Formats: sequence, structure tokens, C-alpha cells
Amino acid sequence: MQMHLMQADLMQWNFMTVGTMMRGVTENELVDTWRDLLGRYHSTWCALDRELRESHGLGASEFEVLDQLTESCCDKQALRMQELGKKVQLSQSALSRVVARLEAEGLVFRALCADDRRGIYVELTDAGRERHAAAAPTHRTVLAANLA
Amino acid sequence: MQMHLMQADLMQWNFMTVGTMMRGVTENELVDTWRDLLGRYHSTWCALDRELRESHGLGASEFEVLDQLTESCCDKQALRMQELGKKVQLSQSALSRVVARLEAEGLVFRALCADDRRGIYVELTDAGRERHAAAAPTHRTVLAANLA
DNA sequence: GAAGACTACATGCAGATGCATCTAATGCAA
DNA sequence: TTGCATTAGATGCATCTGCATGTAGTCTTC
Repeated sequence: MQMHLMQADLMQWNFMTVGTMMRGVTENELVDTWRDLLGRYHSTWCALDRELRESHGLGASEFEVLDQLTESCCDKQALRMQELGKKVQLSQSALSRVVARLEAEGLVFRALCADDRRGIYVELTDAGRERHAAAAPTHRTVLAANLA
Repeated sequence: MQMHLMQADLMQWNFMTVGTMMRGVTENELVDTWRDLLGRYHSTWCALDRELRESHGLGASEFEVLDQLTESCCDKQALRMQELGKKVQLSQSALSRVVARLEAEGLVFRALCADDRRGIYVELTDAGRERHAAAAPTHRTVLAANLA
């Protein structure tokens, strides 16, 4: 693995001409892929955050959490922070705070779990379900517009 | 491939009930695409930021700017903020501050442009070129590891 | 069952971001 | 020329983020 990387780097060097940014095909592809990803992500995320905030008072992260809660645990829509964390692209601390914000807005509530008293269940409230339902179309529309 | 996805989505449809997330096939694909994008972006960006910062004292945004400067304007490697902004996924204000940080570290300098005195040229210093050259392999390696 | 390692979540803190706004320069119209 | 709209870039501000750490509960080993 390490060997492969080094060999690849050597090959790329061989194809480089000094002033003109040439890099090996593989490496260029990689960078292009990354830039493309970065561009798509950024414009979509920003649009999402702006629209959701403006129309529904939700940040993109907040919606992401609501969305996962709606989708998971079909009947009770409760998840341990732990589980939620695996489904959402947020650090543990960021998730903790997003949930705190959602709770402050009454969209979610925390419940201790009896079996492991370190754990916290996060559960949607009715208001949370409603807000999510209201915001989902906006979310999908923005995705459609940006990822077409 | 496409077919497989659609079949999977169809199955989801069959299991869906009215209150619980029913939406069209296309829409599901869209959301899946977005989640995938989000996941790739996040892990890659975080790894990039961590590694570059630790090994070369550069944030991911700083590297991005250095990278674009290295690549553009092949001979003098100077770009107007404006142009730089189009190539980089940062708001105008964020870019302004990244450049300020880079300048404070001596990796870049700002120059007024005579023809339009509102404009600012950003130009790499030798130190900037060196730092970029040193960091680029780390950058490519992280990309390779995360976007494989 | 006591001590120490480990896990789940919260929080202090420093830093980065975007939005709105400010300043200065340019361009256009009368 | 004067005046107004526009553009380039900087900056104040609120907010969000991750890292490091703190606190409380659990598991393991003796």
C-alpha cells in the first residue's frame, strides 16, 4: 500500500514538466474529483442552509438531524445520540449542540435511557415532525436544483 | 447499475406508509446522492485539514488558495482576489481573511493593481511556493486515501 | 466490592465562516 | 463636472465547528 503510493508518486514526477503543473493522470483525476466534490458540496450546502433558515428557521445541520430522526426507528423515532452521530456528518460535540438547539425549540426532546444511564435518547416531538414535514419539500427542491 | 438503484428505491416505496417519508424514486436517489456527497466531503475535508495543519501548519482553505495560486497564472502566479474567489469555494469575506492569514505568514503578498485601484493582486512568495510544494504530497495522499 | 480503564454525552475555548455593511474606486449619465 | 449606481475588497458580528477536556455512569479485574 505504502509501496504503491510511492511508486505512483515517482511515475507522476517523471511526467512533470517544470513550470506547467503537469501531474500524473491519476493524481490529476483525483484532484479534479475533489474539486468537483468540493464545489457541489459547497454550493448545495450553502443554498440548503440559506433556504431552510429563511423559510423554516432551520439550519442545514438541524434539518439533517430531524431528517435522520424521521427516517430511523420508524415507530418511535427516537435514537441514541451515539446512533444519531453515526448517521450524521457532525462531530460528537457539534451533534450535542445541534440537539440542544432543537430541544430549545421544542422540536425534539432528550430522554435518559434506563438501561444505560450514560446514554441519551433523542426523540421527535409533534412539532418536530411537523417542522420537518414542512421543510422537507424545500430541502428536496434545493437538492434537485443543485445536484441535477 | 442505475437499474439496481431504482429497484432498491421501489422496494422502499413498497414498505413506505403515508406519514413516513413517502416520496418518489427520483427524490430518494437525490437524497442518497446528497448524503453520499456529504459523507465523502466531510471525512475528506476533516482529514485534509487535520493532516495539513499538523504536518505543514496550513488549514485546508489555506492550502486550497495556495494550490490555485500555484496552478494559475503560470509565470507570475498572481491573481486578483476576484479571480481567486471564482476558483475557490469560499465566500468573499472568508477569502479575504484566508489571504490575510497567508500574508501574515509570509506565504503570499498583496499588491495594488495600478489599472483598477480597487483591485488587489495576490501573489505567491518563494516561501509560499515552498510551503505548497512541501504540503502537496500530503494533500494528494489524503485525497487518495479518502476518495479511493 | 474497590480501583482503574473505558464509554456517553456536555462544555470551555479558540478559530473559521457567512451575511450584512462599510469604504474607496470606477463608470455612466445629465 | 457633478451625482448616482456599481464594483472590489475589508471588517463587525453572530454563529457554528472541532478539539480538548470534564463529569458521570459502566465494565473489568483482582
